[in-house]
Amino acid sequence: MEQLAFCPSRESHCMSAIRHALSIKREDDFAKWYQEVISAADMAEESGVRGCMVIKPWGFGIWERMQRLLDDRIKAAGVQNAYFPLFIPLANFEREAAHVEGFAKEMAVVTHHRLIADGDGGLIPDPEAKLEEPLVVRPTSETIIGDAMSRWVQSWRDLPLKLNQWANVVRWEMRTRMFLRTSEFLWQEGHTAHADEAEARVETMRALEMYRAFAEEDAAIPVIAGEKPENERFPGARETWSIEAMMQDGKALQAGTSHYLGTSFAEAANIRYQNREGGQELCHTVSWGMSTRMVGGLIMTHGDDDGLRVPPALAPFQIVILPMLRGKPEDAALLDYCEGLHAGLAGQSALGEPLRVLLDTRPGKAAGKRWDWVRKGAPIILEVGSRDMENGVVSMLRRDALWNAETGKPAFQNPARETAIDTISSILSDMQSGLFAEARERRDANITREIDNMEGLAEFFGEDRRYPGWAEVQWSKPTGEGLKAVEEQLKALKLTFRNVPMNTPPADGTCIFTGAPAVERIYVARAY
RNA sequence: CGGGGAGUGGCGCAGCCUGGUAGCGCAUCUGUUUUGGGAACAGAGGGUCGCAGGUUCGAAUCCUGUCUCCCCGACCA
Repeated sequence: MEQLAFCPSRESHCMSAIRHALSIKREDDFAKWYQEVISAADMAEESGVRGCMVIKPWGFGIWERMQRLLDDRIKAAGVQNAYFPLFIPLANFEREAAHVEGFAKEMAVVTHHRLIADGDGGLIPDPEAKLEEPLVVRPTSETIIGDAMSRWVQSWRDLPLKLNQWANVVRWEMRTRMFLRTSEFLWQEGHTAHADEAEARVETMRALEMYRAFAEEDAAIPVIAGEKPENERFPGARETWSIEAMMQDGKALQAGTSHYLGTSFAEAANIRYQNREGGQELCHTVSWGMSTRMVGGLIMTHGDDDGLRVPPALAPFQIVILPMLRGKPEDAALLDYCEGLHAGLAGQSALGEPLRVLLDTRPGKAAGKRWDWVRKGAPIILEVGSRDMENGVVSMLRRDALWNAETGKPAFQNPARETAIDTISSILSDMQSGLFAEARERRDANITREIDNMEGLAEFFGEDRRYPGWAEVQWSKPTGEGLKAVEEQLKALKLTFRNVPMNTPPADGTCIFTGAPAVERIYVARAY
């Protein structure tokens, strides 16, 4: 049983009176709760193929919103979208040694191009149709995009070259979890080539800042941006930077990364340009990515005991109108009233975009449908019955303030229809910032900066408080064997380094691992 | 990939030890009565018990293999 880092206490004093929409509470079994949210919110399901999932419309709709908002940010940075092949020639992949080493263990390989009958009613790969050179299914595209870049970059005038692709990738994971670690996942990968190191580093940091802004402003997920230590770097990278988010069980989730690759990938793929003086120079390359893992982060950041709560910026539908139809002639007038509401809302905008409103007229009881939308996490539900119509009001339910603590019942408000139309935009804005503030408060309450020795660390992450959050500690940043020894110390406590946060005060103490003078501060946590 | 657990209608489970061709709750459908709210009652539909072999007169149940999922570990941009 995992202990929560922080339990919202808003409804705790009357918990018994509230009948939650899920059967499992976060505090009782966080892993099981996570799975129940995914199925109860109808986001995804198992596919029968190991580590692969079917993303259903509501889950994919959230991903599409993420794509849209991040894509806007990517394009605003002058990056162009393109698409590169799923299959990568093995030889192409072999060129960067550290990169190969990092991915070889989890690669899917295509070896045949035809099937034949096995004589027993089944099909087998045709031995006659073996590929001369096997193709690997991309686990990431540095190599194949580098190959293209080597052709596209000739002169300093071609630089910088900034590309991005939205694609699926495959990594043969040993242990999978829906959205968080699947064998196949969806992501975007940005790949840029630059004339020099300084410009490449600027791009590395630009992408990192873009992810921070996306996570915090669009997904309402507070993150810590920083540099990964040597042992957590992307295979082949000179530097790896990440944004790290704290989940409601206190574990860390890496939610986006940006890598300064130096010239090693340019060397491997021969990405060179002629400089102003006529000499040949290697490009400095950068890559950065964010994936469907972010959807998992969204669930574990904003979900509650009634299901998912989708921040308005990411909600496929921000407002769901539920007419309380009775299968009687009066329904026509009620529908008319709801269509007026729908039309009024459709003319509004929130968070810089037109409102996304659904008038849900599917057959079925309004009350039953209400709980479906609560579990899915639609930000605002507007139930409209005949009495609402007579009074010119609507019954409004905010997903971020679902319960009336006094009564233990859903906290309906009853604004006039026109008032609802006029104020809903600001309610959505409030909800967006409110979800972020709630998550940030929870995270900040579960970070400690007080630990200055290993005993303290062991105690902080002790068994009686299994997931207490993160510790920011000072360390001497050893490398090679020294770093390996520190990793062993962490492993014994089931901990990992997360990142070295930006903009923190300089180190002024001793390294909790080695006792040597510390050179920087680094986050330590359990992680997904 | 190692250790443990599990796969039975859409979801959650019982049955398995002690083989005799499947049951419960929720959901769904129909009808009636209700109706400001997660309705009640009655009836109905839906499962070759993950898959493949084997033992047996007979397998959800016993045996073998295999696939998938969950937990712990190893691994993991």
